Amino acid sequence: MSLKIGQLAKQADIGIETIRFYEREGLLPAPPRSASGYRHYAPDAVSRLQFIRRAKHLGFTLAEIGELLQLQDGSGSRADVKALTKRKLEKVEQRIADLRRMRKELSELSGRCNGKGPVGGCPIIEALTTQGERPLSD
Amino acid sequence: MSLKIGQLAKQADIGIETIRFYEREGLLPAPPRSASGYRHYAPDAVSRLQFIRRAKHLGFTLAEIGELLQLQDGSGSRADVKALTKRKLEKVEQRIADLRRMRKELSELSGRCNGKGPVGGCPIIEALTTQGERPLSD
DNA sequence: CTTAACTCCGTAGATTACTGTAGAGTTCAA
DNA sequence: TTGAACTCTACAGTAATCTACGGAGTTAAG
Repeated sequence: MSLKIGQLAKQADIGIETIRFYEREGLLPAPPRSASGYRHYAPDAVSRLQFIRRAKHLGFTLAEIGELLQLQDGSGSRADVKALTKRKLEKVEQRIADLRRMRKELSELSGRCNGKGPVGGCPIIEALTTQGERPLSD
Repeated sequence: MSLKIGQLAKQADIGIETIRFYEREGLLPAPPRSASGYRHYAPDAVSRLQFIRRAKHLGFTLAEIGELLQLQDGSGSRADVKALTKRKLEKVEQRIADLRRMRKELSELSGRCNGKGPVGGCPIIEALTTQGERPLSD
């Protein structure tokens, strides 16, 4: 029992083009082909696509997912997987910190502007125009 | 007193190519040219570039910065500026929420794996492979 | 005057993750 | 057998934000 690409796409709830794209990117092994060139997938290709989806949902990039899959495909240890996960966790935390800084500044600016009157003198615009001679780099 | 593009780039600490790019994108007004076609900037172009930098630092996209600059350039009210800021704040908060979910899941996974042994049976891989028959969409 | 440094333009490439198109061949059910 | 639906490849396009390159003209210092 094998799946043609359209059936796989339906079962994994993902576009056909995306499947071929993942194959080109090395995330999905190239499946055997019929005489006429049609791809024929084993049913477990569905799990692999779901793996990709779940990893994406956790914030992994396709490149990182590729690494995870490679590890899974034999070349890795559990420590490798854990290390990759921790590195991703750190990136996520960094990103959260950045966004928190933005949130703080945005909400301060927002609070400082009463929303009435012309743009001239608007504290938000003022702040962006003149303020913040940055001590550190961007 | 006017600046050539290289001087402006230096003063604003930004690449020459980026300045031309911003001009193409409509973020910087096209400056007057010398007879030979060189751009000549008024000194306040520096502030404008800094405005862009600060707004980027707050998380505004170039498109949004374009809107802010248009408002500043006359067409807007303070309410418009505040509305834009609040919308951005909401987007930032949404993004933080997403990242927090990722962080939670990643740290749970990370904690569940002791980092010893082969990939087979690794709780992280297991979770990605089999778990989480998602009730909601991605 | 020479020459290094600067500037011009238009276009292409990098990144990430797809999405779509054209044109041709294949499969399957009626 | 016909025709709809499916699949193939290769390539172009999208969004966002730059960054680089080639080839030619310009400016400024010595």
